[in-house]
Amino acid sequence: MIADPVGRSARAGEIVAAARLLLEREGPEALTMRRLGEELGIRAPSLYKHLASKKAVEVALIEEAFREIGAALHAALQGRDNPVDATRTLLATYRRFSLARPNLYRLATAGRLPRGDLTPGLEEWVGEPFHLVTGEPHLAQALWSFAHGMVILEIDGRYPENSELDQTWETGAAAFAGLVGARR
Amino acid sequence: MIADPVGRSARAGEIVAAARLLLEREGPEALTMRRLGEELGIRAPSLYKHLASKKAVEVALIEEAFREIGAALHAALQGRDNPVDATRTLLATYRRFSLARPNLYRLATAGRLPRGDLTPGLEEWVGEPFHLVTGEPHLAQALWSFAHGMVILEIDGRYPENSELDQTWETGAAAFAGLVGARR
DNA sequence: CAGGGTGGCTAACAGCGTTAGCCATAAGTC
DNA sequence: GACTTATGGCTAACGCTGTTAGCCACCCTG
Repeated sequence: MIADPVGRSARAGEIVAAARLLLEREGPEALTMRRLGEELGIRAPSLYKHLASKKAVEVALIEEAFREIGAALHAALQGRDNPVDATRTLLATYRRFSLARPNLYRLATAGRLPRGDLTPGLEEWVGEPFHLVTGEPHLAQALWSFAHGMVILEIDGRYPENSELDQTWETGAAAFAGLVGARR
Repeated sequence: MIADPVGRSARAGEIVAAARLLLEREGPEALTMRRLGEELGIRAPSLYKHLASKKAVEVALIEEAFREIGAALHAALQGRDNPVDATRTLLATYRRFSLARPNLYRLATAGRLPRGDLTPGLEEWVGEPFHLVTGEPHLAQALWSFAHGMVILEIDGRYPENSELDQTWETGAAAFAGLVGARR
């Protein structure tokens, strides 16, 4: 498990919570310091008494996103030892949780990541279920890449409107399940 | 094939070319209107005599990116009728061409796309090779999602440093090649 | 009751995309 | 050849962004 205490004040926690609401409700371009202050009945410069920068707010949100998705993935694998079933469950959970917080997911995964700012080991912990399911690092990485590609393209509205994404997920799952099953 | 004449003036073409250089050389945050003007020995407002907005510049760049990658993918499939070989070739070409222009690729594929602003049919044409190779729309979409996921995560530096991405690509290719081969 | 930290505030700066309005030069027309 | 118009520069400025400086009121502690 990944330790939680992030060492920020209670007020900072409120700010991050408000930021999350704002981000999910109105999208990334609404997440400005002035707008965020407004949401809390405060002026933008006052935010800097609690958080060092806008980037710090974003990093906190990214942490939240990773913790939640990681927890969901780990939980989804509980008691599933058939690797093919586990693969399908893992993909379904990944899709559902990502699409439930699209703006947060995009923030967490798009663009270059400030690696040093994140809790060490957090990313690896999120990726762990893929390794548990596949039992092999390259297959795990390929499976995660597929899942991320599917999610981010769906979030960004990149598929044609008449796409049957359920079946695309199913096809991808089948492709990987073939290898996952073959390994055991 | 996709028609080329975009109906912009010669000067506009120079601006877009300069924008591309600037983007690839110094990254997305360097692509500002003032910086772009500077590059051409001109003030930022003058750019608006040739292009309607910064977004128009970006759309022009996205068009370029799609045309080039699409042409590369189509060319790569010439004379390849073994679907498994074709799949590997397609993935290799996709990877190579995307990583050769990482900032352009990210601009073209990240975030919500101004669909209406792009040449109609362009996106479909870029995706065509995936359909040619797989012979099935869902498999094509899954394969493209895998390729995009791999590329964008590599561009954004999201893989652990010690990752053996060649092998990850190979593993993904094998997963899909299994289905591609089985269909014929 | 004094001192210091906490958490607000206003004013301001630099940089962003963009618009308005001015002007010199080039091109086309009578 | 003169007149007109279109082209493509320019400066100034607006409203937005993240952020800093400096001020001040409150509250907790000694």
